[in-house]
Parts: sequence; C-alpha cells; structure tokens
Amino acid sequence: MDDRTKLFKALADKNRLRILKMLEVRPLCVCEIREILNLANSTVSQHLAILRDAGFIYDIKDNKWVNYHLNKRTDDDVAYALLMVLQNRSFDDDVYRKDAERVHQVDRNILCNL
Amino acid sequence: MDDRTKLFKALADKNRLRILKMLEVRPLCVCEIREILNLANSTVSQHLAILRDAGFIYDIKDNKWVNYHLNKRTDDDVAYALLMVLQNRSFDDDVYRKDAERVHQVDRNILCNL
DNA sequence: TTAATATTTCGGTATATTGCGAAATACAGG
DNA sequence: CCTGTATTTCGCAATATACCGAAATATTAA
Repeated sequence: MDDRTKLFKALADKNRLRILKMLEVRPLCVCEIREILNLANSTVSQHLAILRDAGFIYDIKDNKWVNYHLNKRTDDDVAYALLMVLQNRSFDDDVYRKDAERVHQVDRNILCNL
Repeated sequence: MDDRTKLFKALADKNRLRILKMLEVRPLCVCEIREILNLANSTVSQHLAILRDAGFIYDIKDNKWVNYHLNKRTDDDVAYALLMVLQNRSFDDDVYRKDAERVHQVDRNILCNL
C-alpha cells in the first residue's frame, strides 16, 4: 500500500518528471541536472534520492561523478509500467523537448566547476 | 506540464487510490465511500473533486445521491494508461481486497442516514 | 413552502513537501 | 596527508496538502 503511493508521490513533482525524461536521453550526474533545472545541487540530490527510493533510477559512481540511470530493468511491474507511461508518445511537452536538447549540449567538464 | 503532474498528484494519496480501486467494483456515492474509508464526508468530497479534476472519474446525479464512476473512456491517453496500471494484476494489496468486499456489502439506504 | 438528506464549500489546524545555504562526506590527485 | 571537486545531509523557511466540523447548497419528499 505505502509502496504504491511511494511510486506516485515520486512522480507527483514537475522537476522529478523532468529528471526522468532527461534520463531517457542519457545518464546524467547531479551537476548536469542542476544546470538544466536551475536548482541548487542539494535540491537535485534530494529529488534523485526520492526517485531512487521509489526504484525508478539507480546510480553508478564513476570517478568523481555519480551517474544516475533510468532503471528500465526494474523487477517491479508497476514501476516498469509507469516508466513506460512516461515514454508514451502522448506524454509530451515543450519543456521536456527543450530539456532533452540541453542534455545533448551540456558538458560536465565545463559546467561542474562551481 | 502542470496537467501531467496533476495526474500523478491525484494518485499520490493512499485514500484516493483506495477510492479508484473501489470504483472498479461499481459506482459509489460519497457516503458509501465515507463509510469504507472512515473519513469525514467533506474529506471524501474533496478527494473526489481532485480525482475528477484530473479526469479519472466523473459523477452522475441520481435522485438524492451523486454517483461517482471510473472514467474508463477518458480521451486522455496518459490518464487511461494510468487507470490500466491500477487495474494491473501486480497492483494489488490486502487493503484493496478488503475494500472491494465491503463495497459489495454496504447499502446506502441503511448507512446514509447520518 | 418546509423539512430532511446528501453533498459541497469554507475556515482553520496539523503535517508533508520543496526549496535553499551551510556543513559534512566521499574520493581522486598531488 | 592535504586540496579540490562532486555529492549528500542537515536545519530551517515557505508553501502545499489532508483532515475536520460548521455552514452553505441542492434536491427530494411531505
């Protein structure tokens, strides 16, 4: 029961939906996401923790960065179905398209020197 | 964008998920839902307004009652896909099963005389 | 019209969530 | 070990949400 609301609560935030849509393009580190969403690092980190706790993403540490990946191989059927809903053609928005463009453009080696 | 978060916000509440699962059994009026969820009428009414505003349910006035129905024919593909996720076999819980039993048992003519 | 019943709206309180900056942690490279 | 960089955790403020009871609304029945 609580597990089920946890999934929807994780998706019930504009910035977290943007994060998931950006991760459809490629894995990202915290500072790349911070740059695109224009939020504080700490805020992004918390959003990622919520998405990870719900099972939608996982992280892999790579050198000095932590890369966040979409968890397309989750064994939770409901979480998987929800990820598929987000990838549906009708789940669309200008904001997501612009974010996706910026995901292609950002370079962590440039923008991650605070 | 906001429309998309509206859908997930509507589902991000334990009691609203229970309501949607109960409506899979049959249409219900406010006082029947109140009885099963053990909430105030006004609280149930607000939950129903949120679900209706998101497009998951609709209401039909019938005599002195307002019957709430699951909106399975919604033209919003995303809302439809989400309703289907809720009906998935793996979206399951003891709470929902017990609620469904009670839906079969309650009689609005008895319990709706506050 | 009046009374009764079902529902909704309003006002207020308690709790949850989102955001930030500062401090703490992790860790690679010198 | 020490420094610099990326991330996380903590404490706090602002806002949003969930809940209730009381008042307002709608509608049926007398």
